[in-house]
Amino acid sequence: MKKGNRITIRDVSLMANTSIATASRVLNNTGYPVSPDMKARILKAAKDLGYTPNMLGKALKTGKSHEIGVVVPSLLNPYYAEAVNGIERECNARGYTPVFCSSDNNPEKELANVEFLIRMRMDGILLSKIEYGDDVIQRVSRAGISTVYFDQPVADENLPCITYDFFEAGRMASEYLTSRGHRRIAFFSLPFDRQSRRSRYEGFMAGLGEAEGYLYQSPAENEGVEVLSEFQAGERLVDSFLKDRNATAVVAINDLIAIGAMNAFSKRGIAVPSDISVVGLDDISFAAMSNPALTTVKQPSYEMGSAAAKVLIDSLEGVEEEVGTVRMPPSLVERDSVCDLV
Amino acid sequence: MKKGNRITIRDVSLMANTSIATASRVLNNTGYPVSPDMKARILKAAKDLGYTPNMLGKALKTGKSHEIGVVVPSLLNPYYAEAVNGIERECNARGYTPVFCSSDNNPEKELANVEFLIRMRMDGILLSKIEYGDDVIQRVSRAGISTVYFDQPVADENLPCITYDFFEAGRMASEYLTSRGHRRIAFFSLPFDRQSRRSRYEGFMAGLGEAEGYLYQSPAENEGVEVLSEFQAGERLVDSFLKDRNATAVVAINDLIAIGAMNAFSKRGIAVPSDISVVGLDDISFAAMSNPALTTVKQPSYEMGSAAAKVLIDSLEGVEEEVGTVRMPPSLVERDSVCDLV
DNA sequence: AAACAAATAGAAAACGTTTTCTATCGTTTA
DNA sequence: TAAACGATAGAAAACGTTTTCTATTTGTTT
Repeated sequence: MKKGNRITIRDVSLMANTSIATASRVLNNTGYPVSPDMKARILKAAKDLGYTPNMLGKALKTGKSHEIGVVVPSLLNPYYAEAVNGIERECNARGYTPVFCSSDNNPEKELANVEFLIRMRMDGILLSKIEYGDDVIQRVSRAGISTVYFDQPVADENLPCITYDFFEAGRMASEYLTSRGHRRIAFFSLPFDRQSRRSRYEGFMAGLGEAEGYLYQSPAENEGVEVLSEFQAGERLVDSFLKDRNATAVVAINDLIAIGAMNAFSKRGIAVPSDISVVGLDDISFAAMSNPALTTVKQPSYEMGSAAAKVLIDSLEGVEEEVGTVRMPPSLVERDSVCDLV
Repeated sequence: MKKGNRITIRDVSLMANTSIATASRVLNNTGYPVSPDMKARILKAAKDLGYTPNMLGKALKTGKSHEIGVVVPSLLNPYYAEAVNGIERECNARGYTPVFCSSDNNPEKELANVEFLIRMRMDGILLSKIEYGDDVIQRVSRAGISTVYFDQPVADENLPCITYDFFEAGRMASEYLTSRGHRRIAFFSLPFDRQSRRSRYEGFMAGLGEAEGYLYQSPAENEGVEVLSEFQAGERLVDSFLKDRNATAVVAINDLIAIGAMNAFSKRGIAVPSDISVVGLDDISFAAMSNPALTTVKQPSYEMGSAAAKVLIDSLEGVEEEVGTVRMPPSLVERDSVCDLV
């Protein structure tokens, strides 16, 4: 009830009739020798008083906060939500606490988030960069704070970065469709302002073989409820697509767009997959829940998140392994949104 | 590059050739009078050195960390993701940083999270309790830390709590269906281990009027990827439902279940809404993205989150208003998953 | 029996801040 | 012209920890 009159280690030492030093030693059970009697007294006092150590004091003294700052473009987007989940799991397992910030797909906010995390003296930072620019990278490097990048690749391949083989993912999508007999395939995209998107498109083109590829690209995203706006982008892309309609299948740059497109097709009386096939990219959990269930190229963001956290914590604990950029391989998940072209 | 040799306010004062005290005063621009010349020198020194204040020292001294701990059952569930988004927005706008923890629908983990947040000396806690028990409540009250509950109601109506009128939401759903001519309505539920679920069901029953209600309840949830498991619960409920099939419409206890059910119906050749109508509860953003788009009772969790954060911060800043439990009203969102029964 | 090592304990310095005292000025005020 | 005041500045005491020194014992080895 009463606020602020917290119990400190001093109170514990007083009650146990000993010094602060000894109390600290017992409470942190460092190996330092202390008589069993004294030990018992201190433990009892701590329990009786309901002592809770003040992590601020501890962190200030030791220089380790055991907190890890995490910046993602959005907490609403299931793709990042799953990555965040992986990060949280790994951090908790290793005794660290993640502090999540979302940059709202906004480079300035991203930088502000990073500044904040530095001020808070996070032990390390997990950063899902939006753009290819180097300002944020320079900032963290100047601050000398351990940082692991994830999701988007960074220019310097020596920086620790857990990302995907986006090119290969795009390639798998179009190759899969050609292997099912499709010869004219559309690509539904957002603007190419991210490396991942460019790579996916390049991969898509590479996987076409002798098939024809058509690019449909939505204009710059409006800020706002991101998930919905991507979904709606998928719907709008369907409209431009239907003007010419010179493809039998579409690959969408992510699952949200794919699901939006499927719904728009269905609303306009075009059946998926019998009239048109759709392949997504990502395999967010909602891909399995769409109607029809979405065939997609899996890039498991949960695993990416936990891998990034693992690399960072390893480096914090001195297990330094000089990872550099690692690209996780994609895999194809067949569901019900593609049909064979005979 | 080099680690750990951080610039402190002491370095700034040394370079500006003044005392720490004065440096602190101008850096925090408190009103304290200081000569313009000196001020300029200090500011310049800070900039030249790239000084970044250590929030740990500051927090330790002032007793305010400006951090708010947040506990939710899951960060993956869009319902909570949206609430978290509202919390983050409000906190940022007011100069606070939220620290998110997920309890994984596990009471022990929930308590552990709370213990952790207390140790970290959060200024306040935002808590979305899972169960009706009082242990966590006692813990925070003993620690004397300002806490605002949200989502699930708490027993003591005097505690600040931002929740919904779950009963009314359930009532609106069934009343809406009866108003469209439905006379036999099923309720697809998860176990009644949360107040919100019980209330929704009670409201559902109350809104039936002279219509008939049928309860289908899924067994205890398995832990795991929560979102998927709820979706699958929706699918399984469809199977038990189809054994008797004595209703023309179903109300689902949440949108995830509703979407799972719609997909399962559709897979089994039963068309929504022409063969069966479905109404959800929550209005998560995916409700607008289902196929067909889900008619549902909106309980905007984004607003709930930001309201809870607002109440907490107000109380931290001494604007205390003695809120107690506030129940936000639901509203009906008509989309395409219900059809009139003539 | 002397010497040394280990066990046990506390005092005090440090971590990076903020803030309360003092202290020194010029300038007013009476 | 003395007293009082506002402006300006710094020393030093906190905040709650951990950890390095010392300082005692006690036990063990020669």
